[in-house]
Amino acid sequence: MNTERTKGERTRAAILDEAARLATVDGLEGLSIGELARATGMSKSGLYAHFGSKLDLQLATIEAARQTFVVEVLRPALHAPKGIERLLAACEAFLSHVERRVFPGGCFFSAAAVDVGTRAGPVHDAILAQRLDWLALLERLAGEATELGELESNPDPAQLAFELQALLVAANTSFILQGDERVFERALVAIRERLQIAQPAAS
Amino acid sequence: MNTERTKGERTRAAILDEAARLATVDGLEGLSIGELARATGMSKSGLYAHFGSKLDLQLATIEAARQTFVVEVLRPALHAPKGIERLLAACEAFLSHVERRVFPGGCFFSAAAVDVGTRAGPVHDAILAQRLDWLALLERLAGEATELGELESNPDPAQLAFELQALLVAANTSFILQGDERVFERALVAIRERLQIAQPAAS
DNA sequence: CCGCCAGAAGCACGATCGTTCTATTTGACC
DNA sequence: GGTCAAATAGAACGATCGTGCTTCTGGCGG
Repeated sequence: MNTERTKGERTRAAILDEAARLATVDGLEGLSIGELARATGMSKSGLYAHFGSKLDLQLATIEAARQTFVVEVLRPALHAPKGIERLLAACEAFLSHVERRVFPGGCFFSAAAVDVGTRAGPVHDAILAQRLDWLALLERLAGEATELGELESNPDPAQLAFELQALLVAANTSFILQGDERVFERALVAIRERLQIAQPAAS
Repeated sequence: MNTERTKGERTRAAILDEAARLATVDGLEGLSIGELARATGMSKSGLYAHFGSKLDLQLATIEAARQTFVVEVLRPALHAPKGIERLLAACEAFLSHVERRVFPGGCFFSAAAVDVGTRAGPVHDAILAQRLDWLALLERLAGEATELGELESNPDPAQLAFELQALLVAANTSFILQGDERVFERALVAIRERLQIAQPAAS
């Protein structure tokens, strides 16, 4: 399963995996070294030796979460054919990874965005960068669909990306807060209708 | 300004006001007694005497935030004429209270919903109840607009409320994270178009 | 088979956490 | 204005926080 080289790299990866999961429950700031040590069965100092500081741990955790997001959401979405299908596939893959509880507290970046939203610093910047990347991807997929003539250019891709992202995150929050999986269908209904409206008349 | 009776009630209200503001920055869980004491210029124990426990403080803070929300969002919205105008007014009032930074970290309940989303308990329940109340209000306003013939019944009011709420919270998050106030216009554009589409043909 | 060194543990530090107890100040009422 | 309760402060508690330093250990190269 683990193909890393040294033992240190393997345990480090395992720690970060657990850290990303815990961060969606306790928040990226609320995550503590002691709790993470308990969860991984290590000593505080043994764990801490892998990261020079808590800031370093947080940044590494964000990077680990990003890789998980790539595998669980981006990769599957990019298998769909280019155009409106791929855009829809990205939305479905996002909702799926929330429903499958890839992270126990739902979307890692949505959770992190809230509790680092107000404090400036490297962690804030890293989370913001990931968010912008994701929005840019949605925008790019929408733009591709427009170029293929599958979408009108009326709502510009950036506006469409904003609206889709809003629905995705709303479903995430509702699901985590209430545990009601019907919100996924509710979000998909809204997304499909939104895309249908934006399609050229000939359809 | 303060019309409460005893001095204790006045300081208690002032504490809760500050607590609600701080909670949007540090999170409802991350808010600490020491920090709150420093912010209010009181001693930890003097402050703590007003609340038997941190749980009690959190619940009281939620109630204080609810009252602020009523004054800053609900009250102004209900001044608009019943129907689609009032529904739109509610959305605008929400966005306005975020932009005016009534709470420094944006919508109190959006912030709280995320960091108590995963832990069961009284705090979780209280936040969830407020969220459901707000969604129910949007749904009621949408229903009233439908009854007045200003909206089709095609997207049922609950679905419409979900979509509007998604756009509102997305604007809140974007604004807090990036400080870009153009997201408010972006959200309003989406909301207006969403409502327009749902209007009967004769318009 | 041995020695070495990365990796993990143990322990301790100052600070802060929520909480409780006691002492002191303050404000309201007769 | 004096009295008594209410309001606030001070100090301390055990626990946990992030962070160092020192010690042990076990697996890999010679």
